[in-house]
Amino acid sequence: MKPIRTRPLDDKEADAQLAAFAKALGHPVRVQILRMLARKNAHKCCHIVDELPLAQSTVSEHLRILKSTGLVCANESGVAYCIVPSALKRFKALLDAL
Amino acid sequence: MKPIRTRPLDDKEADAQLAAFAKALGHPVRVQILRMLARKNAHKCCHIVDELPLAQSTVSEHLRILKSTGLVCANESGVAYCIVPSALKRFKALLDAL
DNA sequence: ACGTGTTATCGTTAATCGACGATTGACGAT
DNA sequence: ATCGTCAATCGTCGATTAACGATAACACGT
Repeated sequence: MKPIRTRPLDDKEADAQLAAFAKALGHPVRVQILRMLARKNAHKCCHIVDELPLAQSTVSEHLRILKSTGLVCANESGVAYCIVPSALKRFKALLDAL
Repeated sequence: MKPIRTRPLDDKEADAQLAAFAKALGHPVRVQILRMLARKNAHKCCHIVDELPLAQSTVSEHLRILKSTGLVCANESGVAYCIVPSALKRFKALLDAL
């Protein structure tokens, strides 16, 4: 019989989630990419590459990191990147809870 | 004579600030430390060490990182660590702006 | 001044990150 | 079918991070 949980997540899980989100955003280029997507959703990767002074493979890696946290995903047709609003919202909520 | 700034920060600066804050929070232990301070301000370092399964020098290093971003500071008497509410507020504002 | 408890710093080590070029894979158009 | 274009993955390199123990610095009470 487990004790009733009064909060949705214990602190340890919340800490890990928040840290994972924060880590993903802990690089100026990834912030910039997220900002681009916030302004206009569904950027193609090549468009993002054009905007940044980085090699395509490097941008792709940053996108992979953002994807791995769930903050960003490929859209339904698979050709463009989009923000995942629910993930961003959760990130904000976790930070606000501090 | 500095030029008048029409926006509080250009995106590049904001990106860098946000990334720096996020990077500092991008480790579960540092989130946990911040959470401890949020619950009860002015923890002594040794108290934080007691709560964590880490060596004192490691905790001190995490505190140094948090201090370096301005999220945390030593209080007036210098013996305890405190959250800097304005920095945390700024962090939240930068994230919300996304 | 001298111990004691507390915190910062140093040096080291293993692991992770960030960037790149090269290669591979996927997909439409010709 | 193969030719471009675009994106993902691989391998590598140097830089940075996270952790530790040891040691130094600092404060405070006796």
